[in-house]
Amino acid sequence: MVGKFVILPLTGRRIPIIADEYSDPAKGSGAVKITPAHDFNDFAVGQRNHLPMISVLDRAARISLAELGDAPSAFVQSLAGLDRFEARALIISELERLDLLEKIEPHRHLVPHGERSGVPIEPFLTVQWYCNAEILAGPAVAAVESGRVAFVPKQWENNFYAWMRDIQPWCISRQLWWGHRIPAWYGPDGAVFVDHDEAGAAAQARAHYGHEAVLTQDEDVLDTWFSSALWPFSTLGWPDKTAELARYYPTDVLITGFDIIFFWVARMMMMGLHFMGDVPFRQVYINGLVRDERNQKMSKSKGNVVDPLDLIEKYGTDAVRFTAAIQSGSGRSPKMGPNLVENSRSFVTKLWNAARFAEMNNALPVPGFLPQSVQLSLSRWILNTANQAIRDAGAALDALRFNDYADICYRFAWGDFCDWFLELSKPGFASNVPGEADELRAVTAHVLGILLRLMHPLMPYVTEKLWDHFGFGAPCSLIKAAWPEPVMIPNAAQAEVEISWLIRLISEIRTVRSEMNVPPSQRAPLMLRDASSLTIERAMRWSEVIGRMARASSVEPMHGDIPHGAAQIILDETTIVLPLANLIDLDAERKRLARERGKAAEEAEKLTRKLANEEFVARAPEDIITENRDRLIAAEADMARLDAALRRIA
RNA sequence: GGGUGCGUAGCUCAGCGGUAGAGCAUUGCCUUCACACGGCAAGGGUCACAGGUUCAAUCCCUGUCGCACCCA
Repeated sequence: MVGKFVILPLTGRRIPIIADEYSDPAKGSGAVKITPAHDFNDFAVGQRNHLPMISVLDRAARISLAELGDAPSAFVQSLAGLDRFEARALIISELERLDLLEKIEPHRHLVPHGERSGVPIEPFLTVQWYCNAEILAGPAVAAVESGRVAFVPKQWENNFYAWMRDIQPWCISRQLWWGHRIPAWYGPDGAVFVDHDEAGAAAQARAHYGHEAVLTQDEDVLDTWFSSALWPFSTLGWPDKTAELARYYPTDVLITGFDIIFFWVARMMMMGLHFMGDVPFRQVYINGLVRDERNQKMSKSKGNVVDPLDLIEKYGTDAVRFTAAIQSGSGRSPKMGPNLVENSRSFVTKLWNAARFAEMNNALPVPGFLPQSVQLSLSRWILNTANQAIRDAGAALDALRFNDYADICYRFAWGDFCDWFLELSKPGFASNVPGEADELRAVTAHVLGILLRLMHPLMPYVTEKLWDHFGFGAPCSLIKAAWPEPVMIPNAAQAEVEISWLIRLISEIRTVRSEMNVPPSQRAPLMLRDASSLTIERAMRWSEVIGRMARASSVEPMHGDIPHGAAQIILDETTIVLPLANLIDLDAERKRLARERGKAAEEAEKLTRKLANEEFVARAPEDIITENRDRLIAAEADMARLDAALRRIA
């Protein structure tokens, strides 16, 4: 049958029978009528088979006879100008009247409907302008391949490549009443003149026709993505060579969602490379789509949509902002919701209270304060810890790891600064030793200043308020303040050893007291057995802090037998003896010590086995072997001390 | 069907060859002179499963299962 014709009823037009893979032989008769001017798939079939593209609708979707050729029948002529729905009804009744209709059956199809109007959308052939995107895409792909533009996380580059390497011509005509009109003008005979403006087009037309001609500009406007793609430089004065353009093109980082990679990121790159000869940005940070607290996609029908304005109203902007940052793990979907934001608010409050405590102790910024000149090991320790936080936070920001950055600030502020430094400082603030309290006050203010600067991007409001209140700088100067820099602290390593020993000591005592159910109100002397002179010296120096934080009534070295009913803690070479007669269950203490000994023995056995393995000793790196040997020595020493402790209470 | 990512403590997630971590939640104690939006401590994990590589695997490789997203 291919090559023959059928006659279309009503219009009487001859239609060629063609064969094409598009039709589905299993569907209906296996034959399908093709309307290339009014269907995307049919359009492709029409192109493959060189079919005429006859449009029967006008722009308002009314019947148009303009392209039907000569002498339509009276019935067809009667349809002219009718609305498509009306015309369809008339066509069906006409087919019935002529007895040409076999049956009507329901059929599910995929005709799109207008988002706002809700009416079926009829494809309609018009002259439209296209960008040869393939040519534009080449340099953009090369820019990513060569690393001039890097995606973070990197796996999105694959997504970019997949789209760019299979890119289709880009239709830039849009049928909207607003936007940039396409700069194309048509002469009376349809000849087209593309120019920067109408005068330029007119000049072209004059040259073409040899006389003035009436020109009509294309009705369509440029695709919004076309205009948007020019954004990185058109906003900076392009095509003029402005100072802003020189300063801000290319920029550093574009932050966006993965669904925008094709729409905007790729197009900004194509246009930037074409018009500016350079990429518009160095890095593209792809953030996840925000979900609710239970990791569910937000949706109106599910009713789990989180409105950030509600959260801000309830918990404050700083809390919402901090939550967003700490949730932004790369490659993951950030969560957002009241419980998470409430936690962040607690942190904001914690910072506020720490500052309040500083103020109560007259810890105010000291002009000309030199961190490298401090004398106390506690000062050196917190300043050195601050240095590390500054370095870590900076590294996290450089790597666009915003959650790490937020986490580093959280731990430094809450853990190091509040839980340890401020607590360890309390006796010092009241010290009579000349200079000690003053130094602690200056250090406290200095570190608070570092914290405010480090966290200003995370919680701008509370940090600025405190910055101004403490007078770290002129009002509203925090946003312009220099990012903190690490400052070399003399003897930092020594301070680190001392303060971490103190922290371990306090923690160990707290653990045992808690395990033995000793109430905090019940203080006990703290006695050091087998302690080195250095340990005794340290313990005495920190006795007030130990008394306060480890609930010790006194701190002293001891020799000889331990008192009845004492708990024993092994810390390095020292056995810490806590006489808690009548307060602890000796049986429980024996069990506890035995459990500790068991852990040490298990560790020692594991290490012995490992070190007995010839392959391990032969092949593992030297430092790993040394580390394992040291751990074995420590485990065995702990075992011996725990054995001694057990004997003492036997 | 093709592709990408993810399965680690009750939850949300770090870690990614060499002693399993955090926050929240839970439990116990504490209204101790910044903070109960707080402090202290504890419990809780054969790091989805099965093979392989390695002296050594939560981490590297292969496969299986489950989940999510993208494209057709």
